[in-house]
Amino acid sequence: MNMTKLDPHRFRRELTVGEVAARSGVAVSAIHFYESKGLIKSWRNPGNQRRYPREVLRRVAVIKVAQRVGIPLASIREALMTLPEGRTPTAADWSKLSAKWKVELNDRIAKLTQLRDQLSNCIGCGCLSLRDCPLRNPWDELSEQGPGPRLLAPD
Amino acid sequence: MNMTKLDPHRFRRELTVGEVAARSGVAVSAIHFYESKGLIKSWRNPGNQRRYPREVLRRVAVIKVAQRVGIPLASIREALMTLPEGRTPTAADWSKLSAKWKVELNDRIAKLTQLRDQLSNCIGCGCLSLRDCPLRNPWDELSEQGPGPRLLAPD
DNA sequence: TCTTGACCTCAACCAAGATTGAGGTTTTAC
DNA sequence: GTAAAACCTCAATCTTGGTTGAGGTCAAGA
Repeated sequence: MNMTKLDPHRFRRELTVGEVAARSGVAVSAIHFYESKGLIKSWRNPGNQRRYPREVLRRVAVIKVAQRVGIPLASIREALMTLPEGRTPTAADWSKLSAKWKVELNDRIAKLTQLRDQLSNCIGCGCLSLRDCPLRNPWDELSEQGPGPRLLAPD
Repeated sequence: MNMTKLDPHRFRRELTVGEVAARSGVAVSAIHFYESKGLIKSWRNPGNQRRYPREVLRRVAVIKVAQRVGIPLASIREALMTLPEGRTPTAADWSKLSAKWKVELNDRIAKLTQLRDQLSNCIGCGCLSLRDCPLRNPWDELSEQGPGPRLLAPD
């Protein structure tokens, strides 16, 4: 009695798009969209329906995490393309991605922290109203002296 | 010899859209756009050209700062609408805005920091590959147990 | 005066990140 | 065996935050 092949209540290697959507918390349309953008891949069953490896759940989770960090899909795609083609990615493979994004996260945190501290100063000085307020300087009275609004958290 | 009225090299109370653009570091089209969205206001000269109070520079500076924090224009507009209508906003008026946004900034920083720390853990544990990885749990094996991807930095 | 640059309006377009709908097929469940 | 649920494709639409361009007016300086 081999039940593993078709019984949907047992572990199955492949997932339908709806299952991926349900388990990843992403809309089916978003899954299609990610696939159209090359972030994930599927094969088709005889009826032309998409089938995904379970690994796709990890990918989608990673996509969502990266998006929270503010990384655009195109960059996420780049990063995911560094994963191995033939084999299921290992812990070490995923680690590389995480490490890269951690750096970006740290950058972002640093910029926001800087911004917050400047905002604090401005609350103390009567925000944006005094000549030496760091949030105000580059754009108002002193605009002639600089190349533009580049003092704060430049991209 | 009263030169203060028309001499453009002297201090003038009102600014043209081009001056606002140059001094704020924002494109003329963006100024128009902000005005169309109700974030700033102008009056018209006899030739139908926009004229701005100098105060608009502060507004634009504030808009740009808030955007860096990640606040959408609609919310910035809401916040700016709390400023007094008739009079030029005081330091205290601006302080209130800053204080509000500082809270949002702190939230954002906290969320990103949490995310970073979880990412660090995942690097240690072989990111996203183990059952107890906080970045993986809610969306994969354990998806049946929760209401969705809400464990991490929920909005 | 007259030219040039700055300004006007309005509509179209762009990018990202999707969602929605139409029209049709496949799978699943009873 | 049949109906409902899930799936398919493709095009259109949406939101945010703008930019670009066409066609025309206004203002400042030589």
